[in-house]
Amino acid sequence: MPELPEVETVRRSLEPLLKGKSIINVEVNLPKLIKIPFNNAEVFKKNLQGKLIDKIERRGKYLLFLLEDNWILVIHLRMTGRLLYMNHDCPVEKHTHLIFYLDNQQDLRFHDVRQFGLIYLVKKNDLQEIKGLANLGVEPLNDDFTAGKLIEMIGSKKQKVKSFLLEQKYIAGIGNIYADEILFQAKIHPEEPVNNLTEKQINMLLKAIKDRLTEGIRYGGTSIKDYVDGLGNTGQFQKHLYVYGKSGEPCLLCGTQIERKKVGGRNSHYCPHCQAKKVNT
DNA sequence: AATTGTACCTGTCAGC
DNA sequence: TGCTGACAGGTACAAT
Repeated sequence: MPELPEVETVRRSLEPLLKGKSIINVEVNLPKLIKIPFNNAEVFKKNLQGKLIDKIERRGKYLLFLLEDNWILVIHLRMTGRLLYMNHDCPVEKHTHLIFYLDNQQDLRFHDVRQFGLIYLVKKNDLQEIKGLANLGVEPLNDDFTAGKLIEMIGSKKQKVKSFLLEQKYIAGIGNIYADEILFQAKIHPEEPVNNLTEKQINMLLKAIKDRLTEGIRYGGTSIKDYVDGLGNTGQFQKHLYVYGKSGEPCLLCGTQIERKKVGGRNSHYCPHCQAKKVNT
């Protein structure tokens, strides 16, 4: 579910509410979600008790809660994870797997229907133990993500551009929805081999990555099924999608029917006219 | 090294 | 009305 814009929206919604608050206790209903300390709810709880929350950061699709004493709580929402800030008296919904009790009568609750979420509690010096986080590639909205950097990353790789965009070790934070929207804006077919892109196409791709992710954040993320921010509010970017989930509908630019096809195991939505495959030259 | 398949879960929806 | 199977915003790991 949540890709970079959704995770960033959650971060922005939670940070002002959590900054300066302390975690007085933790309820763990599904210990297997805790990857570090592995499946160990007791150690997890003990190390969180009484810790002040200094700051919330985001890296790719990971949220990092910087705590007192160099502890960092790292959460990945995967497909259906939600982090919700609410009054301690609110009824606990089904699929609520962790509850962080705060010192202001409020809770931060981790809710996850599919139980794919990943939770880690590490000291700052041990952050690299979280492999998925340590291996993340460039942060796409940072200024150091340039056309030169993108060309360098592509190198002689000949995988499909859609698959390339989804690899977190190259660019951190793009998922299936934004990958399709990015390729539509860049007018590139999802199956185009990435090393076959012209310099002009790479520049279009770079701009599309930055544009679509920025717009996604501006509209508070894409709420199709499950996604909500830290206050339970839906995003609005689903109203601004051009291709994702629109197979059979006319392209908003040319009227051609949007197609859907599996690319690298993931459904991909694209306009066969606007995103025509290059002819071999 | 690069790529593909499978596993992890529950809920929803289309088709019968 | 069920029932069944396919599918879902992601990634870790195994197999090739």
